[in-house]
Amino acid sequence: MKQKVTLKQIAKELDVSISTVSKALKDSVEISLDTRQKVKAFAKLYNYKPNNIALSLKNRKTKTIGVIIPEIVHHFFTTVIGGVEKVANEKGYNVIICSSNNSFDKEVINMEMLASGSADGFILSVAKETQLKKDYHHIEETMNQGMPVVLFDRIIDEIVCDKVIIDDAKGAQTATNHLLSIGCKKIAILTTVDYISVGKLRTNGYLRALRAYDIPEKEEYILKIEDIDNCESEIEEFLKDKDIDAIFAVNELFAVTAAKVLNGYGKKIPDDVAIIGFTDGILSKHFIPSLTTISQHGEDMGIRAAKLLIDKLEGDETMTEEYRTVIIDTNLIHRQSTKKNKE
Amino acid sequence: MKQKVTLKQIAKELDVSISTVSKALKDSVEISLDTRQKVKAFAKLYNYKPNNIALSLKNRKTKTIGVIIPEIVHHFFTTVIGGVEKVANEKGYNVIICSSNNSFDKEVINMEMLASGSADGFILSVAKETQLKKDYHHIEETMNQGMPVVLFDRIIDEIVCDKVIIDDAKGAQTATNHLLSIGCKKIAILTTVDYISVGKLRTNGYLRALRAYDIPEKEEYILKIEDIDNCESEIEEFLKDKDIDAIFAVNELFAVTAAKVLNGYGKKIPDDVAIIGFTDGILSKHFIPSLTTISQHGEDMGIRAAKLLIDKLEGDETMTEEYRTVIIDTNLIHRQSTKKNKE
DNA sequence: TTTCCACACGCAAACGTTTGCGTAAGGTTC
DNA sequence: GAACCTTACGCAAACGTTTGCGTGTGGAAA
Repeated sequence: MKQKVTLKQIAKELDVSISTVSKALKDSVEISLDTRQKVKAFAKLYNYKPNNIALSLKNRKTKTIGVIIPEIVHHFFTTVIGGVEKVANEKGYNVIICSSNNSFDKEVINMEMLASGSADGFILSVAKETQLKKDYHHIEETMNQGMPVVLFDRIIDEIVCDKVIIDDAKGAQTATNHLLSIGCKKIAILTTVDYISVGKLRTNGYLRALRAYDIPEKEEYILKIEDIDNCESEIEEFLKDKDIDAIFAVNELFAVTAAKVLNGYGKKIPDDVAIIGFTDGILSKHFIPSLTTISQHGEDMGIRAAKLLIDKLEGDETMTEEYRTVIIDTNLIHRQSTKKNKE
Repeated sequence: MKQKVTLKQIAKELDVSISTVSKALKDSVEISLDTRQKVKAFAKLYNYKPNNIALSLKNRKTKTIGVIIPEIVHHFFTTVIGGVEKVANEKGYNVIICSSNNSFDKEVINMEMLASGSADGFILSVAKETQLKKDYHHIEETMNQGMPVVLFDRIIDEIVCDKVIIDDAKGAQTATNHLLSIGCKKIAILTTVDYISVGKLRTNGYLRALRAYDIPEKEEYILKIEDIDNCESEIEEFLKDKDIDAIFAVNELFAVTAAKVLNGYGKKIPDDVAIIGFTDGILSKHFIPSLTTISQHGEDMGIRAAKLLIDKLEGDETMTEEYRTVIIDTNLIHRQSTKKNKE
């Protein structure tokens, strides 16, 4: 078992100094051609690779981006990560992914862990618990220590930093408008409780669209779901005997769950009830009927977030104080779940 | 902007030596109680956190597990990661996730990158391209350098190391048996090309089940798909006018695609054709009809893999030469897509 | 007063790099 | 033969830790 070979070992073997080896590998003119070749041949033979840890320590940077997301088993977040990886790899950065599991404590721990030497900056979507607690000290401390942070999707208005979001309200409005435009009048919304920033925004967009069409908002058309993973019974209850002709769901799961419940109640989609979702994930694409939805372009978000972060990481000090908020376009993806026959 | 505070700065501020600070923080009896308290108070005030990089360099270990998977936007792999994270966090390890994107080159690059100081060991599912190329030098080199590797799911028989797999053949056999047991006779299989290890194994299991029932295997019932992401046209072609009463699909996507195609052909599921899938993902759960499937227990795989790796990492030298292969149980999840009326 | 022993602390090496600067050996110039 | 310049290399510091060992100071014992 040959252990990792270091400069020191090469130096000893070749009977030169460590610095000579280091310089030779870098093709420094300080070193004679002869020695350079000898060293390089030897290094290649023993498959020498500089130790990243030592380099990080020396350079005071790790060339690593820390990504913290609320859930790892989640299609949207993984598409974002895909985008981050793309840019990061192009620019020679490594990516460390940690999941907070929607726990505030785990978010703090992960952040502190990565902040103490493992990453140069962060791309972060905050945990549900963090949004509830409104405790952002860990993020602020990280930024105070000079590490840039880019927030995405579930952002925090109070924190001043780069952000990448979609216009959730506008997307929701577009969705609702689409339902209105195909003739729906009694539109229900399945959304999350208000402390989830994106949920609240989407609710607002829904309300805005109704107002623009002069349709009064009805309390009974709005369901705010707390426990996302066990939404079925709530939705079942809510939809029972309800006189509606369309549903706007703020995520995929709510949309397909509603579809299933309606199926059970003998309603046809889209003829009896049209459904529109949010997030263009696997479910929307493959469900029958396929679901019209608002695409969030997760990969683009990741790309933009990574670019913002790397800009800040590599920019000079002057631009450090300039923060940007990038708003990614959403767009409506027409599918079967809103194709009314009367169309 | 207060920069990260180091031992050196604390030492200077308090006018003691670095080692005194270090020892004081560790509550060493060498240091007077008075000094200890002073140092600790100061450290707390300035939120001192030891620099992981420096620690890694000193200890020659990073307390980090490298996970390399073929795709990040993939439900099964993310569940495995979930399991890894669970164990890793419990045992004080960090997790770095990289995706090879099914590219051999990216797998090699990621591995070398992490191997040169960033991780102590690997949990790996190899890229499609790697399986095709049969070039495993990067894995072998990593192991030669003393870094343990645990392979999971898409493993490589030729490499001797810890492994975590499911019994793919047995799972496939169970699936096929189930179809047979509900009275199906003309069972098609949608599988991958043979160089994908798990695909081949599942195909074998299917054949074994048929043989056990004395049903001759028919070439025309077998579809080996190369391009997974564009399987629809192939499946459509394959299923056209085919006289079958059941389909075994080796993954979710094939299963739902087949279901959609059959829908288009006016066939009812499960009455005309029963369908069984592999992997218990989001699609299977939420599709209508919900899909009977073989659960792979991704999270368990992750948990076991992480345990194997950490055992090796923390075990003494003697056990280093002992390799285990853990086989995770699969189980059949009954859902609607195989509920024949005649049952 | 001398000797000895705790006590409380600092020194220095080590982990693996990089790099500015110092310097010995050899050659060139006058 | 002296002065100087190249060439080719080594030294040492630095990044932030940990830790075995050496040591100065003070007090107590003799």
